[in-house]
Amino acid sequence: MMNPLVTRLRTLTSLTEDDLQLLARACGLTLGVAARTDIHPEGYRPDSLHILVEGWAARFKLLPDGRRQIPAVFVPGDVCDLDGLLLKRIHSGVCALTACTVAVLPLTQVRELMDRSPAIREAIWWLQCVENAVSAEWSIGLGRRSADERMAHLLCELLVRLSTVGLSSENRYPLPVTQADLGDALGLSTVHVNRTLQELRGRGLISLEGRWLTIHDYDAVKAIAGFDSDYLHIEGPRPMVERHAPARLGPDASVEG
Amino acid sequence: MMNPLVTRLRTLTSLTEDDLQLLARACGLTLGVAARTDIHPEGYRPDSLHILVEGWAARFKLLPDGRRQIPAVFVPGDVCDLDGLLLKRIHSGVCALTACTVAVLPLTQVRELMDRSPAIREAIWWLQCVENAVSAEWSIGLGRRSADERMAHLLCELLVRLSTVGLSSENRYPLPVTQADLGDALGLSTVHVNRTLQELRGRGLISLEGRWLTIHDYDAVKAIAGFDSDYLHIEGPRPMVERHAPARLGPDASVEG
DNA sequence: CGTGAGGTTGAAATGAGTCAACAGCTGTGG
DNA sequence: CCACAGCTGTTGACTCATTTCAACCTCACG
Repeated sequence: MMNPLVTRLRTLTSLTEDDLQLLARACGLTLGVAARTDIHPEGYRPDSLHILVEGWAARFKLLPDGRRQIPAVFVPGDVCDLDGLLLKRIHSGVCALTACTVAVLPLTQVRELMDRSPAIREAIWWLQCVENAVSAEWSIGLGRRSADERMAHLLCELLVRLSTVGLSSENRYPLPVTQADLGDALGLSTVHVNRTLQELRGRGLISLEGRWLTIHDYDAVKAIAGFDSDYLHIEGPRPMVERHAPARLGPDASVEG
Repeated sequence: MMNPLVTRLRTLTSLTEDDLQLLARACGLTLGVAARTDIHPEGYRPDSLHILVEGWAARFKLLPDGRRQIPAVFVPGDVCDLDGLLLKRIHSGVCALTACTVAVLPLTQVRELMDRSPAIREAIWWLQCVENAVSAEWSIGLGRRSADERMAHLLCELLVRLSTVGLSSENRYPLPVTQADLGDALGLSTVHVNRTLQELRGRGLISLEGRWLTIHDYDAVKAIAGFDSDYLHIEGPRPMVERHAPARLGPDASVEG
């Protein structure tokens, strides 16, 4: 059973095996978090990074009257509070949507890792760039897409993201969140989420049984959403640091493209 | 006439004068961009960073049918394409809302700067964290706030951001954008932007003459918006790199907590 | 003096929210 | 083993914020 962040970085970046092992070891210390509890509250002064190993979580913001918005959802392999490295305070909370396992990395340790390996530093930075790009895509959803389009788009995004960490296959994945959670992510009311899902089910495009989602007609759903996975940057970052030449292998026996 | 990015970093970070000068010199080469033209298009393969020195710009995303969303606006002192450092491709465009002057820093030069000074590297990273935080705040606006609240919030945010680069005083600043632009940032139709502004004007809270905005009753506008400037992180980043000890001060004369 | 961009207005249409009730399921404690 | 409580999902009727459409106005600019 591998750490999903390592899985993801192994595929997407050109971190060396050394780097990956360094990371994997750093994630050794994990913590169980009960569903519906905060991984950290709004206004948190970060002292560690939280890497989601199992379960789903979400960044959230609350308005005084109780309205809630979820500007980002996290699935295994995501870091919940990347900003914590540089910001004195994180003004959004992170809450566990399901029971979660998180790896807790004290900031001091993260800094050490980054100092030891510039490649790791940049992988972390890259993760943040990707989060940013996703966030921009969500903006256009919230600002300009209709309810159907938004929902379809989210379902497509989750399919792709879960695939990269091996948690989805055959256009099918667990969707262990409530319709209220979906509403808070999509900027819709719970009732409207319900009706939107029914609409998609009614058209035979998806089905949702026992909190497992199946996308029967991915092309159609993609078309509704106007979904194009490019913004998820599943092709990895641009090369930036010079890597130290790895232990001499056979003539150019590169293991992975 | 100073580079506004330098102004901002001087106030907010503890970059040394050397670092600031390094940066300022790097921004020497500037480029004029006409209003309503792209600083870079959607799907740009970045080769340089664009720092806004004068004028307003915006990140944008287009839907095939012409709907447009502006997930971020840039004012002098902002970097328009921070992600360009790590991403192979930037999927949102940046367009000049007014005539602009931008400093163009080739990526190679930026990397050089960051290698030479880890403090600069982290200042840049920090800027990105802040952009992220702003983006999360915009999400809650788009997803959960009413038109009035959104508008009020944006006007407050701009007041604070412009103040930090010395472009606003007395609750008054130039707002050189069209109502259509505002709509695309707020996820509203142009018509509704118009009515929302009228509402605020009618209540005597703001006025808008010749593209200058005055906020007559900042407290009231803040209250409508539920605005709290914390998310803009105008208190600067957390200390992270060890700075090279500055000229020896008194025993432990730490300047800042 | 014409032209076009940006702003303003009114009326009608509509997508999504709200409210309220109910159904189904799960876990819990008696 | 059952009864109950509470959360999640579902449904219908109604309301309302915001959009759309279309016209018109103003002003800067060539």
